[in-house]
Amino acid sequence: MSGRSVLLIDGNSLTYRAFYALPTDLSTASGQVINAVFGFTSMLVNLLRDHRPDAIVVAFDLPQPTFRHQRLPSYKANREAAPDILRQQMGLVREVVQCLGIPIAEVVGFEADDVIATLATEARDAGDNVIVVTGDRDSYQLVEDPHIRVLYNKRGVSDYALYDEAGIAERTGVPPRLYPQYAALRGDPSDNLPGVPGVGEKTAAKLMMAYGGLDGIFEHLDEQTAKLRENLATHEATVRQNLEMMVLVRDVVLDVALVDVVFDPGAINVAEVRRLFEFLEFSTLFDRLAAALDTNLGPSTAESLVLVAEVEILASPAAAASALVALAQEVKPLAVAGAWGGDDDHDDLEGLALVGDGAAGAVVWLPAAYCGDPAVRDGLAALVGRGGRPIAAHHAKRLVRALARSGVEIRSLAIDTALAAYLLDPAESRYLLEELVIRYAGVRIPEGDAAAEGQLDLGGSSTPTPLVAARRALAVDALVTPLFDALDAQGLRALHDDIEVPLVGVLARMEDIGVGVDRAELQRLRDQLTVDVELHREAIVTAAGHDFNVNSTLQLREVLFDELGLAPQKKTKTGFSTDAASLEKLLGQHPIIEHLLAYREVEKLRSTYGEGLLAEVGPDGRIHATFNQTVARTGRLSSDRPNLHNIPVRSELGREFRRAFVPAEGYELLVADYSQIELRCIAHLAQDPGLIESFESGRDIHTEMASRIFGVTASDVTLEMRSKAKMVSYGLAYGMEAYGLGQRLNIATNEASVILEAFFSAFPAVRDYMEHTVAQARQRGYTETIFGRRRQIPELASSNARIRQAGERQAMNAGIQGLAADIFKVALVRLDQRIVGEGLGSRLILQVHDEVLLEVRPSAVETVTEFVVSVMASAADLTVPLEVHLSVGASWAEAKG
DNA sequence: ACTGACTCGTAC
DNA sequence: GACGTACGAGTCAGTT
Repeated sequence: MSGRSVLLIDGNSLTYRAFYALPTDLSTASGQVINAVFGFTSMLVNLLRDHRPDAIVVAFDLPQPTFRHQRLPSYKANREAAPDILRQQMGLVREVVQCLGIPIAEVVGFEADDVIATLATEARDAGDNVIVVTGDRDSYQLVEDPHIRVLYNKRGVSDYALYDEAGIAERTGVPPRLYPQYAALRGDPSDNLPGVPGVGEKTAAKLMMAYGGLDGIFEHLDEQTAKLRENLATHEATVRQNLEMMVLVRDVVLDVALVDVVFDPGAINVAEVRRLFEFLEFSTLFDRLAAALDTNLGPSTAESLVLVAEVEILASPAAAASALVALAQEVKPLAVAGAWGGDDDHDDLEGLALVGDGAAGAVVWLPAAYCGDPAVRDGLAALVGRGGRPIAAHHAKRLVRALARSGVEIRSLAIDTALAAYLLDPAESRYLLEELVIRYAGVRIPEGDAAAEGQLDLGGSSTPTPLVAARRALAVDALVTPLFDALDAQGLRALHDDIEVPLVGVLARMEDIGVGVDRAELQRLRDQLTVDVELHREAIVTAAGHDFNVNSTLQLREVLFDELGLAPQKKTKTGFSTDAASLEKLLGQHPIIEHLLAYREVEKLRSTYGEGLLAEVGPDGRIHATFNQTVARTGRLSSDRPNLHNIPVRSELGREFRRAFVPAEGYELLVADYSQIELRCIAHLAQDPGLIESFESGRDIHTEMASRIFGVTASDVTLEMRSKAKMVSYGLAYGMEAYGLGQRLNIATNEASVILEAFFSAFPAVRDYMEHTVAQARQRGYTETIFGRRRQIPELASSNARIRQAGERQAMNAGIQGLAADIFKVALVRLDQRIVGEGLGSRLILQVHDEVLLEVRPSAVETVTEFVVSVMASAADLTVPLEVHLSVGASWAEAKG
C-alpha cells in the first residue's frame, strides 16, 4: 500500500474560491444557485483527470467553534458569515463528493486543515505521495519532499500552483517547516491574527532566514534597528500566540483510516451521479467526468427526444378505429400514456397517446371522447385486452381504472415502468417518469412547445396536451428495454411479471368497487366523540386552571412540567415528551392526566376516523381508497385517501368504527387473515426446529413458545408468561432489543434481557438467521426475499453507529416483512383469478397487509370460504403451515370475532 | 395561504 | 436512542 497517489482536498476552501470566482446568476432552471457547486465540481473533475489519484479524501470545516476559537476568542472574529446562497451550496458540494464515492472527513473542534495535516502525515509515513489541494496558505507547512506537496489555488477555479519545498521557499522566502513561525511573525489578517508593525512578508522571511526561527530572532533583538527592536519586543507575546494558532494538528482522531480509502471509478454509482448532475444541470460536467475517469458512464447529456415532432391527432372515431387496428398488427410492447384533466384530482382521462411503430415513429393521440364509439372501443379492447399487444405504461393502475370506466379492460399489461423502477430500488421516494427516463434511458423529456416557438405567447399558454402525453408515451417506450434488462439482471423479472403486474388490475378493481360504509353510523360516532372530546377538554382546562390549546404539545408541556410541576419522563427533539407512555407513568399524580389520556383517545378517533372517513365517502356511499404499490420499502402495499390500513381495532371504542364498514346490499362481508404470518416467515427463514415444532403442534403458538422459553409444560404457562412470549415474538421481526421489550412489558431492561436470552436459547436458529441476514446485507448492500425482492440498505455502511444499527434492524425486518408481503400479494392475485373464474358471486373489497375483505353473495359463501382458505394457505410453501382465519358477518367488526 | 418539520397515534 | 413498515391530524415557524 505504498507509493499511492493521494489527494487531500480542503472542501470549504475550494468551495469558497469557486463561489467568489463565479457569478451567482449561475443557476438551474428551478432557480437553485449552483455557482459554487459547479466550480468545485469542475475543479474536482480536473483533479481526477490530471492526477488519476488512487485515493481521495475531502475534508470540511464544521460550523462549531474549534480549539483555536477557544484558545483565542478573537480568532477569525473579523470574518463575515458566509452568504446564504453559499451555505445552501455546501450541502450540494457534499452530495457531489459523496456520490462519487469519495469519503468526507471532518471533526468537531478542528478545521479541515488539521484533518488534512493528520491524513497527510499518515500518508507520508505509509510512503504515499500526497497532494494537498487548498486555497489556504496554512497548508504550506505540510510540504515535505518527496511525499507531500501542495496544490495551491491562487485565484478563480483554474489558477493553481503545485509547490514542493523549493516552491514554498520561492513563494514565501522560507522553507515549509519555518512557515508557521514566519506566518506568526507576519500575522494573518484573514484569521484576525495581528502581526508586528513594520514586519511584512519580506521582513518576516528575512528575519526567519537570518536567525532560523522565532527564538533566534527574539534572542538577537539587539541586532535590529531601534524601531524594529521595539516593535518585536512589544509584540512577542502576540507572535507566540499566533504560532499556536498557525501550527496544524497532525493527530486528530478520525473515523477515516487512509489505508482503507480507495478511489475506484468503477465503483461509482453512475445512476446516483447522473441523477445529481441532472438535478444540477451539469451536462457538460458529466461528460468531462466520464472523460476524466476514462470510463463509460453511459448516455449522459440527456439529449431531448426528437421523435415527438410527429403527433398524429386522430381526428375522428373512424380514423381512430382504423389506427387502432393498425397498431394491433404489431407485437412489440405498446407504450401508452394518458393525459389527465378534471378539477379535483386530475383523474379524468382526456385522451391517450400511443406510440406508433413503423419508420415514421409517430405517436397517435386518441381523444378519450372517442371511446364512446363502439368501433373505437372494440379496437381498443382488442388492442389492450387479453391476447392484445403487450402494454407498457407508467403507474398503469390509473390508466386501467380510467379505461375500465369506458368499458375497456387492460388485460395485456406487460410492464409498468414505475413498478419496475420500484422493484429495482424500493427506497426511492418517488418514481417520476421524467427522472426515470434520464436515469435508465439517458434521454430527457423536452418541456417547451417546439411547434409554438417563435409564436406570440399570450401568457399562460401551455404545451398542447397531446404533445405532453406523446412525449410521456415515448419516454415509457424508451424505458421498456432498459428496465426489462435491469429487472432480468437483478433477478426481479418474475416478481414483476408474475406478481406485481398482475396485481395492478386486482388493486384497480378493489379501488373502483370501494368499501361500503354506513354513513349514519359514522356520523353518530363522530357526534358522540365530539361531545366526549369537549367534556374532557373542559376537565383538562379546569385542572390546569386556565384555557389553552390541548392539541398543542408546546402549550401542554408548559402546563404539565412548568405550571403543575409534574416530572418529565423523557425528551423529544424539541423538549419534554407528552406522549401516552409518558402520561401513563404520571397517572395518579394529577387529575389532569387521566383526562388527557381520554382526550387524546377520543380526539384521535373523532378527527382521524370520524371526520377523516366521512370526508372520503363517495357519492355512492362507499370509500374508494388508493392502494399504493410503489411506496413501502419492504414490498408491502400502502393505502391513502384514506388510509384503510389503520382503522382502529385494538381498543373497544376505536373498534366501533369497524361497525361502519358494511357490505353492499345483497352481500355478506367475508374477512380472511393469515395467523401470525410474520412469525411463520421467521420460522421458515431461520429453520428453527423449536419454532417449527411449535407451529406444527397446532396448539396456541404463544403458549407453546412460552413453554419453551420458560421451560415449563404448556399447561403450566401462566397468562403473564404467554403475554411476554407474545411480546417477544412481535418485537422479533423489528429487531427489538432488551430496552424496547422492557418498555413494552413495563419491566426493567435487564429483566427484559433475561427473557430475550431465554428466547434465543430456546430458538437459537433465529438469532443465527438474524445475524446471517445482517452480515449478508452488509456485504451485498441489499437484502433479498425468497421471491427475489430486494431492498438496498446503504445505512449498513454508515460510519455512524446509530444509523448503522438502524440499518441492521431494517435488514432483519425487510426479509421477514417482505416475504410476508410477497406471499400476501401472490394470494391476492390468485384469489382474484379464482373469483373471476367462479363468476359474480363475490368480489375483493379491501386488503390490510395480511387480511382480505370480500363481499360475497349469501349463496356463494360456502364455496368462496373454501377457496379463499385454500388459496391463501397455499400461496407459498413454507416449512410451517400457513394458517388462515376466516369469518363472515354484516360488518367488519362483526366478521372479526 | 402554503410548506415542511415535528409530535403524536393508529394499523400490521 | 433503544421496534420495523406505513398515513394523517394538528401545531408551529418560516416563506410567499
